Amino acid sequence: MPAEASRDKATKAAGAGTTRTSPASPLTERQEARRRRILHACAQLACRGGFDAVQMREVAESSQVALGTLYRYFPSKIHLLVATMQDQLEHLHATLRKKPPAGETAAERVAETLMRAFRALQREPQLADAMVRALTFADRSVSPEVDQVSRQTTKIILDAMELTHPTPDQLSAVRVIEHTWHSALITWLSGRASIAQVKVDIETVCRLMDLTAPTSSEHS
Amino acid sequence: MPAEASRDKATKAAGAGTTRTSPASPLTERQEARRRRILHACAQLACRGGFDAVQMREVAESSQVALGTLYRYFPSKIHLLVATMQDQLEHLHATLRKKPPAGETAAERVAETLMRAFRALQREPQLADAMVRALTFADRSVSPEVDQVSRQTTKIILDAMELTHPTPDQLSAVRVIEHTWHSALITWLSGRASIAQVKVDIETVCRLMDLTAPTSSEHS
DNA sequence: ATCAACTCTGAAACTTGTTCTAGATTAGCG
DNA sequence: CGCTAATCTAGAACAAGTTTCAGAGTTGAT
Repeated sequence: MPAEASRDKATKAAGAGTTRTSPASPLTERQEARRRRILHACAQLACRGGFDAVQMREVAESSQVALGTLYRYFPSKIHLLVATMQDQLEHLHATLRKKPPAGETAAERVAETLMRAFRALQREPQLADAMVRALTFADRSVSPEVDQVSRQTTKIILDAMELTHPTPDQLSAVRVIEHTWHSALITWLSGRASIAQVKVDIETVCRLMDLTAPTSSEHS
Repeated sequence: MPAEASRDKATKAAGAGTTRTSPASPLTERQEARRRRILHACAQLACRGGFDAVQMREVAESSQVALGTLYRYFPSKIHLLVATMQDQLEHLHATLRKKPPAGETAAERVAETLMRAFRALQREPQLADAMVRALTFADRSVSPEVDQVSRQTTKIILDAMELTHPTPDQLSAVRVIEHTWHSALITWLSGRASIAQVKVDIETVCRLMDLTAPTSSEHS
């Protein structure tokens, strides 16, 4: 029988991809340790030169793992960076749960939450660059992982709105907010928009979002 | 004195970048022809395999230009694809001018315009993939060109709104619409959202946009 | 017509992501 | 304990973007 984890390709997909949402792959301790070492090395390298500085050979060396092994855990550089983003998002969500936003309206709380996330990203702009670039550059082969990031983001926003049973219209509004958040982040990272501009965009979309409930009623 | 165009780096930046908005670089006929051949070859290759199929060596061969020359005209694959996008956007804008959207409200006209653009992209999804991926992956070295694309998009939306003197709030709304448009496109291209979903997102953001005028009045 | 300055070409070289291979190591089962 | 299947390692090899270089081709000025 197999040693350490198993299932050929499955190890990659499950082990590296779904973090802990679906523990389809009970990694060994050593494997879990390797995985962490890799993610840590990746984040560290990203904090320096951003996307370009995350070089697979360097990551492998920094995490004391053979190149082939690195590729077994994360089938591509994009997968690796997206996994890093999942990791960071979990940290963020945990932090936010401890100190929830204090605004009066849902719009205020969402804006506050996103601005808090934005400030976190500003602290390590190069890391942000690497993660966001990977996220938007990801092709279909990374869809499951990217989708997971998206769901996590949705969860964070819904938490801020204090909505347990969102209507379809509210979900649409959340989608628009996410779109704006992502795209605004990109314009900032590529130096085409200032921090202030991103703030305005976030506040604008959150303000507008408030007005969704009364608009349509085609469903239930 | 120099032969054919000139100015070292300037040829790249001006020749390849600013298309015709600022004719800082009066390319020779032969150079203009080369440039077109390159863009055409790029689009053709992109229509097949998308981003990955646009290989610089192939582009060079297809357009009967040496690899070094290709890089003189477009300093990177990303620059090349973004220039291709500029090209396509101009076509689109010209087409739209001939048949302006017919909706009653500004929101309807913007939604109609974006959906028309979306349908155009659906006709060549691989090309869309290549261009959009390049656009979002572009780093700071491509900012001027990406910014140009952004301005062109803004112009198209403002045209649809029939706004000649937009207020700051309206410009903010347009920014949010653009963000949503871009990001929704990406989710569609990466297979994480359906065409219908993109339609809903566009309509949602356009509907919300209508409500900007009465909301704030901190400026002017 | 000649010259200087620049551009284009063809080909090799370099970089970094990705794949492949052969052998050493590890994990769990009988 | 010893087996067996799987993993891990080291390193070569391959692919595509990018750079470099020497030489040939253009162009406009003198």
